[in-house]
Amino acid sequence: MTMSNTGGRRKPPTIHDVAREAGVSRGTVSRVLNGGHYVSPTAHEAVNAAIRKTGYVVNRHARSLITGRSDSIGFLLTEPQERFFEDPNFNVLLRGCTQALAAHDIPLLLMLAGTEDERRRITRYITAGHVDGVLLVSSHSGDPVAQELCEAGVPLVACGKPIGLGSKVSYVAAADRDGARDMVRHLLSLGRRRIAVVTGPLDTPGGVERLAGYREVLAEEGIEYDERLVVSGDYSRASGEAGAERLLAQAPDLDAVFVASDLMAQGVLTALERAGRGVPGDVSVGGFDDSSAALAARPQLTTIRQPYDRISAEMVRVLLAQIGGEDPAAVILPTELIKRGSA
Amino acid sequence: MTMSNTGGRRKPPTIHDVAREAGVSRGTVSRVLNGGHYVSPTAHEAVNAAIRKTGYVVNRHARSLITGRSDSIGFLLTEPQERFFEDPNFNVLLRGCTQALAAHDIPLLLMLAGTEDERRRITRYITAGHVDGVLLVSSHSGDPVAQELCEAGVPLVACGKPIGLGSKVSYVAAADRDGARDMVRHLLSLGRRRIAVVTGPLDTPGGVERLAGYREVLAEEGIEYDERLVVSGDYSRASGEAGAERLLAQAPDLDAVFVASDLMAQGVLTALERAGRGVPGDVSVGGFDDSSAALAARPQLTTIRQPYDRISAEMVRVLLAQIGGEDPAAVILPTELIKRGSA
DNA sequence: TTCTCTACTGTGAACGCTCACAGACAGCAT
DNA sequence: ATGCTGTCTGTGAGCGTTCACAGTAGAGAA
Repeated sequence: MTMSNTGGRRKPPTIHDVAREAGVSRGTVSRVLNGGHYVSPTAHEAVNAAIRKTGYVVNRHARSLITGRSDSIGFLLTEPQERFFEDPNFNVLLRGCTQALAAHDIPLLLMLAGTEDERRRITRYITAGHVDGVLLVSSHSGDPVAQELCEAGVPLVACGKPIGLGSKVSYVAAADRDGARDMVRHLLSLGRRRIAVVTGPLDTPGGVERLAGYREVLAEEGIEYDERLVVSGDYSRASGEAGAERLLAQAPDLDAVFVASDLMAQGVLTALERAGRGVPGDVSVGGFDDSSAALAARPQLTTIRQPYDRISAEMVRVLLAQIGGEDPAAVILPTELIKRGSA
Repeated sequence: MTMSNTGGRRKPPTIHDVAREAGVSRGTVSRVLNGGHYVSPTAHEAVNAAIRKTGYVVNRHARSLITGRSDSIGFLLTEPQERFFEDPNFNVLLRGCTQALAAHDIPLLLMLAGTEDERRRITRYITAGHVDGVLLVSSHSGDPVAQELCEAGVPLVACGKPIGLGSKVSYVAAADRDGARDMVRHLLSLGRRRIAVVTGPLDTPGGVERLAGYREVLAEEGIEYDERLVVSGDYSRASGEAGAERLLAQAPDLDAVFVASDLMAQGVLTALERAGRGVPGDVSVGGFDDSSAALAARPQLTTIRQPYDRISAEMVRVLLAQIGGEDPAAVILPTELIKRGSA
C-alpha cells in the first residue's frame, strides 16, 4: 500500500501510468477496470499490483464523457428541509433507496432544493448529466422541477403519483384509496358513526386519495358526508394537533378520527388528551403510514401500513430500468391494516 | 424557447452546434460561457440566441475533465442518519452551508455514509474527483474517512476539531471550553455548588472540551471534583433523560446540571420533572447549542449559543480558500451565554 | 506611412478515458 | 498444409470542453 503521492499535491496517476507500470497497454488496464473479461490471469495480476502501487483511481469525468453515464443517482427533495427531516417516512425511504442502490454499487446523492434559487441550480446540475436519474420525493402538484426534468429527458421516478404531470412519468405509490377504505371500514366495524378525518394537503396525491377513500365508504354505507368532520393538515405533528382542535370545536360529537398520517395522528392524540377524550374509549383514532411515530404514540396507533421497504426497492428498480432504456412505469403497492391500541 | 429536442431522446447539442448556429468558433462560444470577456457585443448576442435556440447546456464532464474542477461541494455525514436528522443543529448547519455556497452558485450534495459499505463507496466517489471539496460533519475520533480523504489530498473542512487527525486538516469550531466555563460560572453565580454535568461522547471534541471547561472552573473555585456528578450521553434526547436518572440516583443532592447539548437537556428536564424536582427552583439546568430545542423546552433553556450561521459561513469560506490553493486553517468562533428560564 | 497597442477571433492541442477494430497466437478440426 | 475457432492484446480515434497561441483588424501615436 505504498502511496507515491503523499505530501505534495502532484497530479494523480492516469491509466497510462498504470499501464506502463504493469507493462501492458491502456486497453488491458481498462478491461481489468471494467469486469476483467478477456484478460489473462498474468496481466490481471500485474494490473492490480500496478493500481495498488500507483494509488490509481479512475477519473470519472473522463469515463463519463465517453460513456455518457455518471454512475450515480440523485435523491431530490423539492420541499423545505424541515418537512423532510421531521417525517420518519422520508428517513425510511432514503435508507431503503440507499440500500437498494448499494446492491448495484451506485452512490446516492441527496439534493435539497427548497428555495426557488436552489431549484434552478440543482435542475441545471442534473440536466448537465451529473446524475443518471432522479428519485423524486415531493408530491405537491405543479412542481416545476419534475416538469423540467421530464422534458429534459432525465429518467425520473416519483414517490406517489405526481398530480398534474403527464402519464409519461414513472411513479411508485401505495394504494392510498384502498388503505383509507380499509381504515374507515375498520372504524365502522367498531361501531363508530361520527368519523372525522384529518386529510393531508389537497395538492398531494395522498391528501386527495385518502380523502376519496373515506368518502367512498361513507357513501356506500349510506352515511351522510358532513364537512364539519373534515379538516386538512400538512402532514406535520403540529398541524394534526391544530386540526383536532378545530374538529372538536366544529363537531364535538365525533367518535372517531381517521388521520392521513401517523405524525399528524400524534398531534391529534395530544389534542384529544387535552380535551379529556379517552382513546380508544371515547374516540377511536386511525393513522396512516405505520411509521415509527405509530409505535411511539400512546396509545400505539392503529394504522395503515405503507410498504416503504418495497416502495424504495421498486423506485430504484423502475429507475434503473428506465435508465437502461425501458419505458416509464407506474407501480401501485398494497397497504395493510395494522391494529393496535388506538382503535 | 424552441427546443429542437422534444420527443425522441437525440444526442444533446454540443458547443460545436452552437458555434455553427451562431456563425462563430468554439472558442468564442466558450468565452461567452465563461464570463464573456473579449467577446464583441454582436458575437455575444448571436451566441446567446444560438444557445436558446438549440437548448444547449454545457457538458460538465467534458469541462471537468480539462479544468480538473467539478464545481460542486459535498456535505459528508459519516454517522448513522438518525443522529443527523434528530439534531436541529445539523439542520441549521446544512442550511447555512447551502446558502453560503449559493452565493458562489455552487450546488451542495449531501452524502450519507453511515455504514462501512457506504463509506467505501462514497470515499471512492469523492477521491475520483466528483466534488471539489468536502464539508465534514462528524466529530468522532478515528474517523477513517477523514483520514483517507486527507491523504488523497481532497480539500476538507471539519465542523469541530477532529480528534486524532494531524494538524493539517482545516476545521471550524466554537470555543467549547470557554462556553462551558461561562455556563459553569453562571451556575455558580446563582449560588449552586453541587453542579452535575451530562457530557457528550468523550470521543468528540465537544464532549471532551466542554467537560474540560467544567473541571477547570471547579478547580479554580476550589470545588472538589466529584465523579458521581458526571455522566456521559450521546447528544440524543433519550441519553439526556437516562443520564439524569443516573445522576439523581448517584448524587441526589445535586442542585444544578450542565448539559452538553440542548437536546440532551430536554431529556434532563423530563427526568427532573418526573422526579419532582422543580426547574429552576430546585435545580438549575444549563444547556449548550442554543438550538431550536432550547426554545421548545419548558422552561426555556439557559444555554450557550453556538454561532451556527457564522460556523457554516466560515466552513465554506475556508473550504473555498483551500480549493483555491491556500493552506488549511483552523477557525475558532466565540460563544455566548443566553439566559432564559431554566437557570 | 509605419509601428504599437488593444480588442477580438479561430485553431490545434490536450484532458483521461472507453470503444471498435485489427492483429497475434494457440488449439483443434479439416 | 489450411481453415476456423476462441482468447488475449495493442492502437487509433473520439467523447465535449478549455486553454494557449497565433493571427486579424482597427485605433491611435510616432
